Order: sequence, then structure tokens, then C-alpha cells
Amino acid sequence: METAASTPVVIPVLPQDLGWSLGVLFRAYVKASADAVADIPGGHRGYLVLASAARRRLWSQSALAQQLGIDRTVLTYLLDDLERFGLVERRQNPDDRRNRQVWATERGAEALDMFESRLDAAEKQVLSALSEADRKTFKSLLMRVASQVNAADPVASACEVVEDLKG
Amino acid sequence: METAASTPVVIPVLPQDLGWSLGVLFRAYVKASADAVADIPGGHRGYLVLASAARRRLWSQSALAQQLGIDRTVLTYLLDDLERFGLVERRQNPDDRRNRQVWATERGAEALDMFESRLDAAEKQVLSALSEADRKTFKSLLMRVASQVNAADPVASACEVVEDLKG
DNA sequence: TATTGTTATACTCTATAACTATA
DNA sequence: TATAGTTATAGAGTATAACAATA
Repeated sequence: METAASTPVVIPVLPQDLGWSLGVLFRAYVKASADAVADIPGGHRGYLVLASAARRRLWSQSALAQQLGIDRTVLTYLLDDLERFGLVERRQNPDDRRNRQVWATERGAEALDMFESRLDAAEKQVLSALSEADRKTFKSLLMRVASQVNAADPVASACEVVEDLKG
Repeated sequence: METAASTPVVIPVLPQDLGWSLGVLFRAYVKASADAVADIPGGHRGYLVLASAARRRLWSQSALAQQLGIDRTVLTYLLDDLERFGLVERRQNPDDRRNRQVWATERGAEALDMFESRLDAAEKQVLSALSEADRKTFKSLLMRVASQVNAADPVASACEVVEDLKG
């Protein structure tokens, strides 16, 4: 063992890598929120489906799947579980009976409130390195980036979202 | 089909969710950088190993694995591929012959330069929603958060990293 | 013919456990 | 006994393809 006196404590080469930083933060958030969403099938992903369903039930399953960045076949299984738990339900769109809209049940809406307050705590824990002001700035910038990225995706362009809203 | 005049174009409920935003951005970055790291085994992950090896080769494999958020057994396969491509090599630590340090080869160091310049482009594309100033702010805040989160991880505390530096 | 959602299958990725060698 | 790394196996997660219903 040498003495550590001459060796730098931390050489932050990786944090400068956007992919590394995003990966670290994403994994940390998933881990920190695991308990918060333990009661819901599909974990954090299931929560996002529930949140989407509660806020607006105009999405078709395929649009929802792509918004969440998952395969539509995966969403089928996810919805099966969420429906079994009585949190959401599938209703046929009368205007286009091919697609089904995802609705939150009353019980689902109530559960959502609980999950959200729990997730707030997880979020604060993960972002605890930042001051309140910096945290707001960070979230605001992140939101802008994510929204643009999501809208720019060729599969789910803003146009298609509008189309979907009409359906 | 109704008229879209009365329906809002985008109802941003999901962007307020930290997990959703992080997931969207992370996936977008991975996708945007796919071409940039197509030549390197393990893709973006392989790049991170190479970057770590080139910058400092003091890490043991287990420390490296945890820094990257992957299992140590996964790193074994990753290193096998990187070594086969002649980008890195494993050297036994003379002070403790149980662990092996990961070094970048000369060829690996040269390749790294190329990958980095390519990745810069991917990064700018993904963050194109932000101005130059905002992008700097965002990256700075993200780095602070990721660094703290990574240091706070019980498995790889700052102390252990220092221990590792000595090895 | 094209699209939505479902089902069954196959594949990839990751973790678990057992093993070797060093300490 | 404990740890670093490897290997083989099993499992979870994901995508691919074929199908039925609807447009």
C-alpha cells in the first residue's frame, strides 16, 4: 500500500459524459422511488401509465407505449396487471373501434395521489446535491429538453399527438 | 373526427415527472450516439470503459463495474470483447495479484479521441432545445447531481474509491 | 391494404451461484 | 475466512412475428 497523500482523491472524468451522468441519475431515481411504487404493478412504469390515464384518457395504447418508450406488446401485459388491480380500465373508442383508450378508475385516481406524494420525497432525495433554486432550474431545463426530444421523435411527432387527441 | 381548434396541442403532464424526463433523455442520447459508438464493442458502455481506462488505469474491475452501474460479471464479457479488439488490456496489480487493472492500449487511446468528437455532436443534437448558456447550466447541474449520487452510493463510497486509488 | 391490440415465441440482457486464485 | 475475477446457468425483460378485428 502506498501513501494516498500524493494521489488525487477524485478525478471526475466520467461525470462530464452526458450518458454516464444521465444513467447514474436515472438508476438512482428508479432505486430511490422503488419503495414508493412498490404497490403498483410495473413499478415506476406502471405509475406513469396510471398518471397518463388519470390526466387524460385520450391516448390509444400504441401512442401511450411510445410516449413511455416501451414496446406496445409490453404495454399489453402492463395494462393486464393494472386492470387486474382495478387501477385502470380499457374502453373501446366508439369513433374507431380498433383502438382502446386507457381510463383510470376511481380507485386508481385515489392511489395516484398517494404515489405522487411519495415520489416527491424520492425526487428530493436524489436531487439533494442542489439548492432549492438550482433544483427548480434543473427540472425546468430537463423538462424542456425531454419535451422537445419526445415531440421530435419521428414516430410520435407533435402532429400525431394532435391526431391522437382528436380520436 | 372533431376539429382540433378547441383541443390543446400538448398537455405536458408527464414532463413534470423526473423519471419520465430522465428516461426520455437517456434513451434519446443512447439512440443519437448509437452511430458514434457503433465501432466499439459494448456501444456506449464500452466507450465508458475505454474512457476510464485511458484516463486512469488504477481501477479494479469491480470498482469500475460499480462506477458504470453494471454487474461485475457483465464487465468480464465486455472487457473480453474490448481486449479482442485491441482497445484495452488487463494487467495484474503487482501489489495484490487478485485484482486486475484495466489499461487502454495505444490504439484504444487513439480511438477514444475519435469517439469523443463524434459523441459531442450527438450531445448537441439531443440538447438542441437549449441555448448554449442553458446547455452549460444544465450539464453543470447534472454533473453535480450525478457525482454526488455516485459518491453517496453505499457500495462505492468516496472512501473506497480512495482505497482503490492506492491499490 | 393498413392499423390496433393480442398472443406466442425467441432473443438479449442481467443476475445468481459455483469455481479458481490470491490474500 | 474473505475478496477479485471467471464461468455456466437461470431468470427477467424485451422484441419479433403471426393473428383477429376494424378501418
